[in-house]
Amino acid sequence: MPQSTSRLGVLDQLTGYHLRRAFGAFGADFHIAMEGTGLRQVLFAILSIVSNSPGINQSRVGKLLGIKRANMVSLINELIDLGLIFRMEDPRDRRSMSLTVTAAGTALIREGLKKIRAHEERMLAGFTDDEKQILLDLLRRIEARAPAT
Amino acid sequence: MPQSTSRLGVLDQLTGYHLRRAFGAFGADFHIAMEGTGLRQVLFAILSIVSNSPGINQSRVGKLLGIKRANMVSLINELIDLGLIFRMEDPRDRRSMSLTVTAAGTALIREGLKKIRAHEERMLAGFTDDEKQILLDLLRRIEARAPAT
DNA sequence: TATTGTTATACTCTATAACTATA
DNA sequence: TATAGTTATAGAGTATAACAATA
Repeated sequence: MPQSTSRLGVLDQLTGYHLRRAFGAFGADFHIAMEGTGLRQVLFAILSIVSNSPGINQSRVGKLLGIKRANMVSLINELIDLGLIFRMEDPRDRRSMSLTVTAAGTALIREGLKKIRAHEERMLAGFTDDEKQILLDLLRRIEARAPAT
Repeated sequence: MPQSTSRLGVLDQLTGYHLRRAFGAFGADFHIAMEGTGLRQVLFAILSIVSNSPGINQSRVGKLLGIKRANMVSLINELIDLGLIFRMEDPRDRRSMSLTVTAAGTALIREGLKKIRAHEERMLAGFTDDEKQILLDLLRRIEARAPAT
């Protein structure tokens, strides 16, 4: 197995290296795809979680997405400033802030999702449906090894 | 196909989302694995490229790794300060800085690689050799879509 | 003109520590 | 005590613009 075939040497056989590069490629194209919407990867993810579980609080969103409580604050503030979600005190537990997506938020999710699906098709052009599912499966199994947030 | 099975909703079917999470999981474990060596993912990658192509200049390393010229400067300075590489003017093109790994750098690559291999085995525990190769193959095909640096 | 290295700068992501208010 | 939200802060990754020296 000629590793000198690649100018990358040992790197070429490291999953972590290729994960980093593939993530970078996806991120760059995502950024271009979402231009004009004001959404970044994290913001869309949060918006989508809140939309899926109306009334959820910040900490739970953070746990689902692997984002620390402290870092959630400014992200939620951004989404509120953009008029995409609103936040109110949970009457049953006044420590919690209950989050809900606004109508504008719902509309932006729909629009964003369209752009994201096009972006994913672009990045996965040439992949069969089988390969796409296998990739998702393998990535999910790696995620399962992540430390709790 | 019940997407409501997952609290992640649409996210769960997005490759970009899982790529982000899997990358995060790998990165966190890499960080722990390399504690004490002073190496981060990028530093090891640069070191490894320079070791594989002695005399290479900063721009070429950056192009191989997808790192911008401007951001290479401080990274190379770090490696020099750590005594892992040295830099000298290329006599044939005095704009270029020729990079070479020191003996200490070579030793640290060897030590780091051992730790990285253990880290990868940990993250890919339960993966067959076939699955590991398939994952590498799929990731490489995604990388190929990255914009030039 | 184009390229290499460089400086300066800004934005984002991630992490930790410490505080408050509630439970 | 434990948890939710918050503030402050620091380190790291990534991006652009502009400049000097060299090709």
